[in-house]
Amino acid sequence: MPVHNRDIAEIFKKVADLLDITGSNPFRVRAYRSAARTVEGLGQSIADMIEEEEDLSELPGIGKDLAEKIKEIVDTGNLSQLEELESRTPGELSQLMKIEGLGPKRVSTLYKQLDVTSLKTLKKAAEDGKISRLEGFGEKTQQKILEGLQRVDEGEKRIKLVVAEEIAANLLDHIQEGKGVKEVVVAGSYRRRKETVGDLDILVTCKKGAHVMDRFTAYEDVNKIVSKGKTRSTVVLRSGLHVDLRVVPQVSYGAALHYFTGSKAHNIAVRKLGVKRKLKINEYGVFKGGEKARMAGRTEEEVYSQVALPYIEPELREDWGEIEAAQKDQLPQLVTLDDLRGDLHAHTKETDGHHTLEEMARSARDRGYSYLAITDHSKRVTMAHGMDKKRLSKQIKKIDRLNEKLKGLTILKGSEVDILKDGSLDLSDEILDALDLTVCAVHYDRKLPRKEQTERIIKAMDNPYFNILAHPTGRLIEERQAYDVDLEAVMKAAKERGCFLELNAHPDRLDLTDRDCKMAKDIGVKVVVSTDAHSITDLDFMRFGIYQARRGWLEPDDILNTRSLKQLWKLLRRK
DNA sequence: GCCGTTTTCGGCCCGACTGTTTTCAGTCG
Repeated sequence: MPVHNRDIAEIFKKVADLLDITGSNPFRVRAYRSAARTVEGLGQSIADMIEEEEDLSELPGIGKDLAEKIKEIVDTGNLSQLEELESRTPGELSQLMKIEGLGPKRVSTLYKQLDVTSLKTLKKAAEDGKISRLEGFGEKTQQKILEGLQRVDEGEKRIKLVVAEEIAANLLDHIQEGKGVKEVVVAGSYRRRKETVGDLDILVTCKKGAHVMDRFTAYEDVNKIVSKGKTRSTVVLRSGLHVDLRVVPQVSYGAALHYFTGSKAHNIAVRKLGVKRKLKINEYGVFKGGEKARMAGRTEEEVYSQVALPYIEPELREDWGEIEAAQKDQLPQLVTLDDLRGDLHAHTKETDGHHTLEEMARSARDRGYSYLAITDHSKRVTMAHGMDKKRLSKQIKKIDRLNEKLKGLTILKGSEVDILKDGSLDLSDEILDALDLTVCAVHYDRKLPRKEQTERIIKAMDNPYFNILAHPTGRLIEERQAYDVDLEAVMKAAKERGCFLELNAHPDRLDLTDRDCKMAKDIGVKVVVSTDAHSITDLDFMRFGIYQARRGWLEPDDILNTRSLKQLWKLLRRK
């Protein structure tokens, strides 16, 4: 069984939890957590790195000791240290840390005093009223634990960015109307444009925070007030979404925005740079030594410049190497929506879309594109009324006619061709030859074992008419897992053959992930950002694709559909 | 356990809020 980076990270996180609960040196605990993050965010397989005899202790936060432990995990599938820890402390205690309000100290107390070892025994102890009688605990804490257990039961879901945007817009309007309010902005993972957000972090600048807090907690959609202070409050909306509000004075706006945007790991890295320069960086500004005078803080640029860094775009702030890149002046010039010349994946009424060829084309032209590929489904996808050779030939002629009269936009003749189980394509070479491009995708037999799934896709790419691998992992965010496939192998195969990978911009898909995008960049395979639009309004999904691409460090040159039509044609011709 | 224009030891990001306290530990972001 190959050991994935995620497996290694999970083991390190568990070790960290158990060490934490047993009261180990907190910095040692932190070292394991930080190593877990490094491993998770690597973008290349650790197992492969070991095979290629790369020095793991070169990685940030990983020294000689942890490098050895990673090797042990890759070799044996587990870590003797963890087994040893679990023989002394129940491994499930690590689960208890996930309950809101329970940290290592309280979990340890619950274990020692009440013999709580699992979520089940925790629930029993709370229901029996035993927890409230413990020293340092009380009625409220016990109640909070029961509520926390409930949430774990329900399976805490993150919400998609597109949904968060709608919720945020209304709430922002409400806060903006408050007296004396200046800036109102959503920070956190929302501003970093993560595909899903766990909560909303709103930053407000205002002289008197108390007014804002009253207005915030009185918002009609608030279900529960978790905490309320002068500068910070937390509520839960009826949708279950947690919202944090932070109020700071205008002079601290940049520092607070930086602090509140995160990620936490990025902030820590920046603050560490501050420490080296004897600077204290917090949400109110940048301060020298023990002095009270603020050196910077009005803008984010000011904060960065105090630690000799250029401005870093929010999408990059994950501590995935952006600090090092910034220090070397090698930050990527991230792609923007304006860089795109067209959309290369769209459907019409002919299969499962809602608009006609002409409606889609005109709508794409209105968005300033110079080309749009129509890629309706192929016959195997019967649910979507997929097209056979005959119907596709008809559509091709229709597109030719429309192209003659349409000004300013070229419709490209395409097809979303199903990749069959054996790796062959769902349409004959004869008809594929009449197209400008193909967008090929797996729709069925998603459960194939990893090796077979990978071989199936790579075999499909051997067909010279294969251009773009659409939604490469088939996942639906928070709904359906990706199928098991060796994406690294697929990307390398695509590069060798002159194929491309789609970044599907639909907010339910965003397939590739941010990390996948970064891997594509590292491997050198070009990415196509496409909407998979089934209607004219769907064409607006492009911005979600761009957010994701930016999170994956992609620059205009890394993306196929930033090319002019002429260049595009050249790149699509494999033979 | 990591790391080093503080370099092989002694540091390790910083502040707000809650609950259970009577001055603060624990947790969170």
